[in-house]
Amino acid sequence: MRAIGRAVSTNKGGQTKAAILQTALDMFRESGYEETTMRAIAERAGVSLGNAYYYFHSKEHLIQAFYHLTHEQHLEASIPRLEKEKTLKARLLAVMRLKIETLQPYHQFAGVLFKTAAHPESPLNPFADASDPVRQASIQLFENVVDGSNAHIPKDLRTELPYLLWVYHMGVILFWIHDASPNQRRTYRLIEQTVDLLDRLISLAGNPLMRSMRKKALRLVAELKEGMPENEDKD
Amino acid sequence: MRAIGRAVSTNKGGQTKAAILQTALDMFRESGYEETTMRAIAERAGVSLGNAYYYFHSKEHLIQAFYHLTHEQHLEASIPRLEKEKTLKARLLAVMRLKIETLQPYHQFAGVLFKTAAHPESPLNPFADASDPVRQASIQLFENVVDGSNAHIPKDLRTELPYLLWVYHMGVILFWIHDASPNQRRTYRLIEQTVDLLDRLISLAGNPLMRSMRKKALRLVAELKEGMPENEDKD
DNA sequence: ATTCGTAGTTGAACGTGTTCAAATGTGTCA
DNA sequence: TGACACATTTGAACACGTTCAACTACGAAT
Repeated sequence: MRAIGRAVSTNKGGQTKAAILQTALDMFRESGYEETTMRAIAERAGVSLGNAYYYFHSKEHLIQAFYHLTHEQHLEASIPRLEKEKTLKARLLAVMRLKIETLQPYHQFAGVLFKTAAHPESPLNPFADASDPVRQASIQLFENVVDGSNAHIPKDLRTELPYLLWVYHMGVILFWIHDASPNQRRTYRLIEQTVDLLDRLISLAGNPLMRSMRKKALRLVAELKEGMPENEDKD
Repeated sequence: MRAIGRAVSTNKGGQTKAAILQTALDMFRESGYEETTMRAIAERAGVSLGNAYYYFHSKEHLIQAFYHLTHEQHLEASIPRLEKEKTLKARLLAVMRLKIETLQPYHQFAGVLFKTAAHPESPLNPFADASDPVRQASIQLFENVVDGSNAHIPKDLRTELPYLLWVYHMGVILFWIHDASPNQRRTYRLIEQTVDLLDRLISLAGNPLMRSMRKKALRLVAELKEGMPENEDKD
């Protein structure tokens, strides 16, 4: 009650914050990121410039909020679809398509997404601290994709697969950002083809021929993931 | 018209340009990218602010120049090593290690490299126009790595392999940027392990079991690479 | 009711990247 | 030489992201 209940009672600030974010995203969608100034956002939201900075420490923090928002939209859209699909391939395909559809309205300003993705603190950075809540939630969706499927997957792979699929999905988004084809057709083609390939690859992963490579690769993934935050561990 | 005059007249500007770049890189190395202002660069280089912009259209263009410079250094260091190594694995390993060693002095400011890599015009963007000369040169090095090896590689894979290795090398750099381990040990470990995996994977690619997947994957790569260059950049 | 602390809000000011019209140099041609 | 075109150079000016000290609103404690 405390965490959420606040949103009702101490609502003054919350409303202002929401208004600023909403205005910002509207303007980003309409005119792009660089072209939208903090002054313009503040003015349209009916607050002072300084006030906008009271709620969003920087312009990039608005992107963080954007990422959070679209993730939730994507999640909402994915849940019902995942209840229908049983095969890993169909589940992954659906989730990936829905992701792009969710981001679609913001395609023209999406470039900055990856501009920030390189920044160490960004939740989009594939190698940064995994403890970021937005990122964890994002990976959890792929956990759902994997766990809810009837696919037969080696246990070691099953452990790392959600993270690997999340990285894959970041790659697809990077492609989408630069995809200027009408309606981003190319991205959808990429998704269809790569999902099929991934599905085949995952099937092959159980093959004894693959076992040694699989083990080695997964051990590496686990090892490198572990040490990233700032943990200096050695064995 | 001025085949001779050029050497003199162009040299004036060329020297100024070189001085600005050299100063900029020095300062980037010493203090980082964001902390180094264009005004400070101009001052230390002994030119006016506007003059710096005469030679480098923007601060990001200095990064472009940096990328070009380090590529040449990397190339120089790689050539002699590639003459000694014959196996694909050893060649790739050497080239990757040398790349990181070349970039090492700039580790602290390398974050901006990928900040720009997301930008469509950047030569670092894996999906952008392949006609960029710096990028072509970079891919050509991996062509050398592949062609000079005695490895047995399916012809279709051999065609796309240089580009694929270049993308792989971009991924390693992304990892390196965020690698805070002492002397970037983790990055070297990543390289050793992934090079071994890639080598095994390439060997496996010839296996009949893989043929269908390989064909499909390579067709996709070729297709998507082809359509990207629809760059209608507006300056 | 008065005081007080905190959350919310303001606008001026700073430093930055970038632009631009004008000034200066530099080589070419009559 | 003088005139002209072009390359180079300059510093002021602009717009933007960001900071900050001061101000207001408002609930709680005295």
